Amino acid sequence: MQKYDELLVSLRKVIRAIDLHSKQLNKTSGLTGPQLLIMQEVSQTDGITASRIAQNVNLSPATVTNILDRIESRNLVTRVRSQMDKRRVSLYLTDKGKELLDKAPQPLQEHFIEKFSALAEWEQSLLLSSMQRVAAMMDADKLDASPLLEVGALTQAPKE
Amino acid sequence: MQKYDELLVSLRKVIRAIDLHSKQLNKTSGLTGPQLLIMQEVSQTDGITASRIAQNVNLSPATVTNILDRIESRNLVTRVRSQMDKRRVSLYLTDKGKELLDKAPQPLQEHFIEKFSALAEWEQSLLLSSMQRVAAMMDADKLDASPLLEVGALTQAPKE
DNA sequence: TTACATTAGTTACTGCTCTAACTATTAAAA
DNA sequence: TTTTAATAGTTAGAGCAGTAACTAATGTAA
Repeated sequence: MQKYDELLVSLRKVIRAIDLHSKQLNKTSGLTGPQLLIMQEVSQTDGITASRIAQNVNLSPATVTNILDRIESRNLVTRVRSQMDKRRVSLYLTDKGKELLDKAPQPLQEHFIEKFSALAEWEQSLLLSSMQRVAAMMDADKLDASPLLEVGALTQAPKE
Repeated sequence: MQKYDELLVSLRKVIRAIDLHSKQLNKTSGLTGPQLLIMQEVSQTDGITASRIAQNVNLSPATVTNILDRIESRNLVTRVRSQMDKRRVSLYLTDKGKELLDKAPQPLQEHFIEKFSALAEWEQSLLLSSMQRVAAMMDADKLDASPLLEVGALTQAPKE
């Protein structure tokens, strides 16, 4: 087995851990990671459009529609067709949505951060530089990072 | 910005790059990343079971079944129910599957493999162990029970 | 004004992923 | 031996993610 194969397996483990975290979040708070992310967008910008969300969180419009369908059917957000431009749909949190969002836990990989922060400075640097190196070798450093995998980090990201 | 934030950003970039590669792979070779990964497992260990694959590539049994359904319906692999232990199903590549697998590129960007392979042995080990460490830190409360049961059986799949 | 292009959003379809519940079989315990 | 537990695999049901094709509305150009 080549080392790069093993690397792929490790990556799969990481991906899986993040996914499982999202599912766990759904159990405890009633919102998955992506749902939480989109609701945070709506909360931040009342009346935001779906396409704007798609841009902000780097998802396809179809995916945003998909997730909006789900949270709208649970009365967490409302869609309002704009009268100015009838193509547009403005989004608003319902009271129920606001309440749920308030109570939702931080979807961060708290466990990871805890462990990582406990490492010595040089160890942190080593892991970081390793990851950055892998990203660079995949030319991934040219891509936008998908924010969906880790909601917390995004909410802390600089606003434009 | 904390080091863990930077690390998570790099990680997301890597994951996204892999996802995009998988979709590209499907277009060009007719196999997605996960499909290719599983076929490689079967190729590597003739007669391997689904559960062993699930362990090796860190996917749930249900996911493996799902992907196997897809590639079996395309006559790329065959399922053979074991006579020794009728719970088990052994997996084999068909000629068509072997042929497709031969022609398929690696599940990670060749670009990456090229660069990675060019590294010194100790550098490869460093990157791999770093990734494994991140995976372990995210794995959190994963029980990962009964590693002792598997140790002896790792090298070869049971014949039927 | 008519024709074409663009934009916003949705729908249809496909694939990956999980958990939970289920069948069948085998192993272990009482 | 009978009962109980564990194992292997599948199925059902859900969510996320994408592309492509579509409707509807708006903008632009001939």
